[in-house]
Order: sequence, then C-alpha cells, then structure tokens
Amino acid sequence: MESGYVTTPFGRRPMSLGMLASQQLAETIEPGMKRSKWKLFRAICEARPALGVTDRALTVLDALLTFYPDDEISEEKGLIVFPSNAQLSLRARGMTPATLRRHLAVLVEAGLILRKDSPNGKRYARRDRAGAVGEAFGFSVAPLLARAAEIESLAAQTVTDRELLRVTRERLTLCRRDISKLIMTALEEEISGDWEGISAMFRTLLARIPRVATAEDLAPLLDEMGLLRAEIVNMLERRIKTQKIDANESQIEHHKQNS
DNA sequence: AATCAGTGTGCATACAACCC
DNA sequence: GGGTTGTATGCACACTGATT
Repeated sequence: MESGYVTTPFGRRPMSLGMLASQQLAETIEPGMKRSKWKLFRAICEARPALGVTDRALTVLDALLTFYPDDEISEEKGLIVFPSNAQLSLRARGMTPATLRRHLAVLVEAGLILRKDSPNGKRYARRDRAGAVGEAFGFSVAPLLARAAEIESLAAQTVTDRELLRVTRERLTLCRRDISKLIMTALEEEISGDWEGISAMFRTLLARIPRVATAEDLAPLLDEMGLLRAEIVNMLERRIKTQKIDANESQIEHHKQNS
C-alpha cells in the first residue's frame, strides 16, 4: 500500500499524518491504564479549542461514549464501540447522518478516535459462544486512553488561561472606570489641562480592545491603560497642589491685608 | 437484482464575522 | 448599513461489499 492512503472496502480514503500518529500512539497505552469516561470527556470539553474540534463534534463523541459499556475505559474492557449510524444519530440528539459522518471524520482527524473497519465496512462485534465480545469493528477510543494525561494537562492549562483572562479583564475594567471618573472630575472641577487630548487618547485605547481577546492581547493594553491613569493622577495632583498653594498664598495675602 | 449499512461529496441555504 | 466571505448544516446522490 502506498503511503498516504488507507484502503477501505469503499475505495481509498486519504490518511493524514495525524491519523497515523494517533494510530501509533494508540499502541502505547500503559498497562493498567484506565479513566472514567465522563471525567475524561469533561476534560476534553475544557481542552476543546486546543484539540481542534467543535462542540458539535463533542456531541458525537458524547454519543459514542454512551455506547461504551462501562464507566471506566480500559483495555481489558475492550476499546471498540460499534453503534450503527442510526443509533448514533439518535443519541446525538437526532444529528443528520451526513453531519454525523463529518464530525466522526473530524474526531478521527483530531486523533481522538480511530476507525477500525470491518471487512465489509459495517460496525459489529463477533461474539464467542459465551456471548462475550470477541473481535469488534467500529470506532476505537484507544487514543483517548493513550492521550488521557495530555488531555488532562491541556484542560488544566485552559482553566488557568481562562482565569488569567478573567483577572486581566477585571483589572482592565477597573482601570478604565478609574480613568473615566478622573477625567469627569477634572472637567467638572474645571482643572486646567489638555483633557480633550487625554480623552481622545483614552478613546483610541478603548477602541483597541478586541471584542474577543486572550490574556496576551489584553496585557499590553492594560499596561498602557495603567500608564495613562498614572499620568492623569499625576496631572491632577500637580494641579491640586498648585491650587492649594495659590489658595494658601491668597490666604496669606488675605491675612496680610487683615492684619 | 435488490437491499442494507457503510463511505464520501456537491450543492443550496443559513448564519456569523468581517470589511468598506 | 450593506456586501462579502467563511463555516456549518442538511439533502441528495453515487458508490461499495455482503447478504438475501
């Protein structure tokens, strides 16, 4: 077989490097490895952006996992699920077959599941006389087990990233609120200074805040915003000081006149 | 030969994001 | 505000090997 393609009963289906990699990875499951499928699924949901799949694809993965007989995924219990498209569609909230296939392909491409095709391409399991599942054909969840640690660490990273973003947003909001209050005060108190210019700078800074942003996007903006605030505070303090001095001087004058 | 359970893909549509 | 573009979806279709 030439590389790059996998021969199926239905002709040649392109095989990506990622698929090859996840196939190899799936061979390397540590003995005794097991995971609660729903805990792992939640980690996958957290790590979703990093894994490069959509929420709809996860709906399909969710449906797929419902066909795994046990809560604990482990090699001993078998790693192949073999639902028909009809059953899968049913448990994927009635997802249309074509869409189902596309998302299955996405999951394979993302290295979360593997196809294990039967000779005729249908999904089924051979059972022995005792009724136990022998060889099964369908989708293998082996990559999930092989990548469990990686997935969990991606999920943890996502959580910390999100927290950092939240904190950064919070600081940014506080800072911009400070600035607009300070500017308002300056204008109301008619403190001298180029407040129009400051306002304009503030507005352009605000306009640079992306609607959707990462913490990395926001950090430099927060820095600039902080500098602007410091500058404004500085200006105000200087004016207030000189005004106080003026006031004192006029008081002294007043004093002199009175005395 | 018809049917079944799979596979993929082209086309139309809907909707969101982006740009001017 | 309106046009463009990209993505997801659903439908229809073509194809396959096994089975009846």
